Amino acid sequence: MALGKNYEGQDCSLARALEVIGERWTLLVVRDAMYGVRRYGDFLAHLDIPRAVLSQRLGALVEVGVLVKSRYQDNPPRDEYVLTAVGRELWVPLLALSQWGERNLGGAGPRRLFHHVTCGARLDPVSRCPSCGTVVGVEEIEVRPGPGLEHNRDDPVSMVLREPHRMLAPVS
Amino acid sequence: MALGKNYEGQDCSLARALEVIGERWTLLVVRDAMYGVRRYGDFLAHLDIPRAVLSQRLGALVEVGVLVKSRYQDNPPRDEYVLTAVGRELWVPLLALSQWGERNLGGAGPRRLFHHVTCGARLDPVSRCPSCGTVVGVEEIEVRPGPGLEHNRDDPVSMVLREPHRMLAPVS
DNA sequence: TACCACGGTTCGATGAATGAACTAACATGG
DNA sequence: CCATGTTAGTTCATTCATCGAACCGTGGTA
Repeated sequence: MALGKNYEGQDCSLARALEVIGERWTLLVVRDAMYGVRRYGDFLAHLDIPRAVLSQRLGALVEVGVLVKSRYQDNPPRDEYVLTAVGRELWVPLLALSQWGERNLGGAGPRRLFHHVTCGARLDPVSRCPSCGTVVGVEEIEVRPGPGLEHNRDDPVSMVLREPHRMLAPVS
Repeated sequence: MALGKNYEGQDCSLARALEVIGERWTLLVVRDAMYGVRRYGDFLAHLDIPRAVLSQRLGALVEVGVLVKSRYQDNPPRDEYVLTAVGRELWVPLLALSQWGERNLGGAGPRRLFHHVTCGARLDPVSRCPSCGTVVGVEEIEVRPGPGLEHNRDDPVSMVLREPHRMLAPVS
C-alpha cells in the first residue's frame, strides 16, 4: 500500500496516516510494541503473522519513524524494535479504536484495563485519567487483565499480559 | 480480510475492530460518511476508489452495523448509506488518527478545523471542547477549511468542505 | 563437529485490488 | 417510439499482496 499504491489525491491527513499505519497487521505490531514487545521472534509468536509480512512491516515502521531498530547485544548481534516518540503518540488513536471495538462488537466485558500508574485510577476511552483530568501517555500506564480476558496462548506477550504490567516495559 | 482471513486468536478488541474497519479504503469511506456523503456516486467521485471495492466495503459496513442502507426515493429507486450510532462513535478514533497524521507526517498546517457547533470553540485532538470540557460527538461539530487545505478536486464533497459545513449534513 | 537459536529471505499457491467494460432500471427530450 | 443520460451496480482479466513452508547465515553451545 505504501509503495505507489497509496491514497494520493486525498487532501486529508487521515489518508496520509493510513498510508503509514493502515496496512494489514501494522496496527497490531504497534499495539504489541506498546505492550513491550521488541524482538522479531516475540512479534512472530504473539501475532501468528507470516515472517515475510512481519519483516516488511517492521521495516516500513522504521522507515516512517514509528519504530527504531537498535542493537542491544553484540555476541551474537541482536537488534530490537522500539517505539519512538512519534510511535508512542499512536497510543490515543489505538486505545480509542480498541474501546470502540469493545463497546460495539460484543464480547464478555473488557479484556484489559488500563490504569494511570501515578494514581491508580482507571483510564477512560480516550486515555484520560478521571482523577487527574489529563490525557495520559503510554509511558504512565499499567495494563491489568480484565474480566473478558481468555487465556489460550502462552507466548511471552500473552504470559506477561495475564499479570499487571507496565506499558512499554520489555516482555523478554 | 473479514472472510476467513481474520485475526482470530488475537484476544484483543483492537484486532476485532480491525477485522471490521481495518481493510483498505474502509476508514476513508467512514470518514466521508461523517462529512455527509451518502450516495454511491459521491463516494466514488471523492475517493477514486474502484467500483467493485466500494460496493464490497459499503456492503460490509452495512453488515456490521456501521452504516444503514435506506431508500430515499422510489422513482427511480435510490438508496443512501447513512451512519448508525455505532458508526458515529468511530468519530473519536478517526479524529485521533487524523490528528496524529497531521502532527507527525508533515504538511502545511491543518487541512480542516473542527469546531463545537454550540459554542464555536475549536476541538482538541480527542474531540474535546476546551470551553465546555466534554468530548463532543460528530453530531455537534462543524468543519471549517484550515490553512493547509489545497483545492485540487471538484467533486461534491470537496466543494462542500471548502466552506464551513455541519458534519453529517448531506452533501447532495 | 554437530546442533540449536535467532532473524531473516525466497518461493509457489492463493486471494484481493485495480480499472475498464458491461448491465439494469428508470427518466427525459424530441 | 427511440436515443440519450443518470445512478448503482456486476463481471472480468491483470496485477499485486498475503500466506505458509522451506531455506539461509551468523554466532553460540554440547
